[in-house]
Amino acid sequence: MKIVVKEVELRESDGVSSDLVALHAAFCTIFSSPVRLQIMDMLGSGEKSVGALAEQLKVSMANMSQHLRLMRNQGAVSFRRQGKTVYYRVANQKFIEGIVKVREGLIEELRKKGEVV
Amino acid sequence: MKIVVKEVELRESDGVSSDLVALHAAFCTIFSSPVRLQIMDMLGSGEKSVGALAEQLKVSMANMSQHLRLMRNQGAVSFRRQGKTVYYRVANQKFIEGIVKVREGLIEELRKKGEVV
DNA sequence: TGTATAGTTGCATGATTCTTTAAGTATTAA
DNA sequence: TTAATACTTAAAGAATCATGCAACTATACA
Repeated sequence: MKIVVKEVELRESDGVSSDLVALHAAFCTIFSSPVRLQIMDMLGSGEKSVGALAEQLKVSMANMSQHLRLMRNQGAVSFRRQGKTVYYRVANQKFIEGIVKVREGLIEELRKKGEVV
Repeated sequence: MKIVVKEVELRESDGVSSDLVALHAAFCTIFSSPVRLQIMDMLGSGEKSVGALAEQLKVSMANMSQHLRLMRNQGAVSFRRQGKTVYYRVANQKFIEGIVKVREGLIEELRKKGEVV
């Protein structure tokens, strides 16, 4: 059995755990875009349609769809279709908790440096 | 007062909070590299010298230094010099907690999909 | 069947990031 | 002051990522 994520190949036989780091890093590219970070924020409070996300974040539907595909591929979100509308949701609430923790740390550090946040 | 992070310019007057997202996203690029993720892991258990990090993670000293500079610039780590040796530490423990949360979520999801993790 | 709505995908191309190499700085000690 | 250790930095080419545009698919409904 073979899992391919980004250019990293994992084989069960060499213990996937050792490559969890590569998987985790690839996953975190999700968070390195303001749009995707805001998608996670929005989905944190419940599922949203592609159109609603695109409108709120002021990006084209096509662009939103590209971001969502990436997030889907990394397992950050899942979706369901209802009629013409596709609704996305976060795959695991811990992703949101992690994002929030990091943001809290960031705000603490900015305050220490005297920035208004 | 002006804070410049990546190409994003923040001015106190336009309310930094609204741009916290951009800052947060730029910060998260830290986590999108396996080497940097492992640096965070290693520093989670206490400060380490550049040489020790480079040796353990099997990268050149120069490359390690580049990674650390990035992390420094983003405020993820800080450092002190003692003699010839420079020791790095995480700037805020919440960064570690966030990383761990996300990893936990990831492991949960992989298990759900039947992957051995 | 035809049309509209909602979303996805492929492709080009411009921006960003990564890694290596070579040269530079800081500290210590002979 | 010279040499060695520990680290930093600059520059360049390769790899990766982002965005817009055009074309495509899926569903609903007239």
